[in-house]
Amino acid sequence: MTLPPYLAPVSRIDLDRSWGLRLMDPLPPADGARVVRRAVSLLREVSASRGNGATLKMLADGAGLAQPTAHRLLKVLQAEGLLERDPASRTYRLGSLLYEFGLAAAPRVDARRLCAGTLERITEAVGDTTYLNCRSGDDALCLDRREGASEIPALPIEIGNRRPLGVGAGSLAVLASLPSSEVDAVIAANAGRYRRHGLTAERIRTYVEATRARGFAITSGRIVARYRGVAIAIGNGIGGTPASLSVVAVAERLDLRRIELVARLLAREEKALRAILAIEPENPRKGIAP
Amino acid sequence: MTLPPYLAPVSRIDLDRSWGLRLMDPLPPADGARVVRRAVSLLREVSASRGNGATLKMLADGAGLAQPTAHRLLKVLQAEGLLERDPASRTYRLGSLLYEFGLAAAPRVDARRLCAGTLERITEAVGDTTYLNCRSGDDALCLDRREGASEIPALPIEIGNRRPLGVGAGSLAVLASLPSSEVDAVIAANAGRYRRHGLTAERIRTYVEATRARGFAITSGRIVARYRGVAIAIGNGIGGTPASLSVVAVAERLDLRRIELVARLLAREEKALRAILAIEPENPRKGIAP
DNA sequence: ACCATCAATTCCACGATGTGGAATTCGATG
DNA sequence: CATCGAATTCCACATCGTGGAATTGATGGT
Repeated sequence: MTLPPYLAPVSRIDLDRSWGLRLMDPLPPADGARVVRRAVSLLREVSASRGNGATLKMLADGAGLAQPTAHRLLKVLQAEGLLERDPASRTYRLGSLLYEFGLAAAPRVDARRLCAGTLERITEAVGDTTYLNCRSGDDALCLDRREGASEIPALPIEIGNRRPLGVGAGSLAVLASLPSSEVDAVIAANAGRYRRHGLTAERIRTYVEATRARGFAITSGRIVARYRGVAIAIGNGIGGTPASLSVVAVAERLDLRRIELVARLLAREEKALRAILAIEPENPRKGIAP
Repeated sequence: MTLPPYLAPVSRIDLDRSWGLRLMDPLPPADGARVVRRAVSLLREVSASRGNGATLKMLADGAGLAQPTAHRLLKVLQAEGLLERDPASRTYRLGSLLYEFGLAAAPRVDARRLCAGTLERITEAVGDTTYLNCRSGDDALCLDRREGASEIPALPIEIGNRRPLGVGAGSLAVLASLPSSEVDAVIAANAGRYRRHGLTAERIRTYVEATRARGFAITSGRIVARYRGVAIAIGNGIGGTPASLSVVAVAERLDLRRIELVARLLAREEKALRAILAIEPENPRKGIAP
């Protein structure tokens, strides 16, 4: 991805700002609950899988577990209802108990509601599929999506899907918006995972630099070469959580002119959204809107 | 007002005075993953807690774990983001990672959408708070809720909350709608949990009989004596999952006349809903409606 | 201020529990 | 039918989780 020189930065990203201290991982690795952590990382792997779900091999590899170990844990998770399995394809997907827990785990700030209008306006304007992404640990999470009128990727990201921070436009924009120390930590943590997306830690670092210089993120789908994404980080995130808006379309639709157009639109919407987010009070303990 | 025997308020039994009996591991001796099961049952306990969340003691007791064990597991679950903790009250509640998983774990049938109209009509008609409940393992789960104009319970059930099958009107209706063999199994499995709600397995059995004979469930709030509930099971459930509709109000609002009125309304709405459910196709892999 | 009480947290010796290499079965593909 | 990779089962070993006991912290009553 070369930088077209005339793509001037649309907005200044204020780097290295404190995110309000959201770290919770520094748990001594010696503490007694390896199994639980492994189980959770299997769940994360499953929710990173797209399409028809993930096979044992994929999950074991992804979580860095021996196959028999993964198998045993998956069986328990399935028995408990956290996972479901399609007997035909032998793939796992998230189970109904997780949906049920999700109902009870209302977020302190309802990002989807707050950004609904923004997503709709963008989709309306560009006609392509628009995403709301946020950070979740070392992953980017697809929080919401609006499908545009134009053709969409063959295997689109679904709401709730995860991928490593830095992989994909929306994800890259989120990563680049983190303080540098965080960026380094995340890239280091994800180093092993980039390979399966045809990337390397080194390349991600370059992308982050470019994204920061440019003010927004572009990707030319390395995985599926036909698609391209444009994304911009959302001010100080949503309720303290780093986030981004992104637009994905077939590559032909996103030539340089149009990239610039979309980027300007995203920048405008991001600014408006930031104003809304600044005003909106915390919505402390409310159920998910019906 | 004199109440028929089945309406007689149950006297409040002292909650959890004696736990001299410390039976460890009611968990079936299954293949290698006791920890994971314990962790999941802690999550279930947390999502059964109302109000400000659950303390270590409550959770350890509820899950039948020793306090240090529960403490260690809770710490890991928190570090992983499945739980959050309020440092002031030292209580746990479900964490944002569960919300995120919930986004990805779309149910095969969107019960909330299918029943939205029904809930609204009932609430409109009676003016009290209306619930949609379903079965989840040995628990009843609050899937959805509409608040009526009238006064609502001090500590209302929230969307996503769980309680043991049989405790509360909506939950009792679900239990009574199960095949007898299932009912026995569930009551046996929950036997230890009824006590903290001031109930016994024996009494639940009686309630189930009464509910089946009557065709709908009534409870006079055992926990907070001011409230009363009326509930009816939904035909063959929703997408194969047993479920119920319930109405809760302050006891004075629900005298015998009104109970009968509400019950008739519920029966009518249940019949209409059953017809809708019979037609509605499965909604295979769709995200949660925005 | 002081003690009493109960919850939360830390410690640690013990052994049950989870582990993963190896072997076996299953399923798809040519 | 043969071949290969994935899924599943087996099992001896020692790692990891366990819970009783001790310590610390919070709360409330007098």
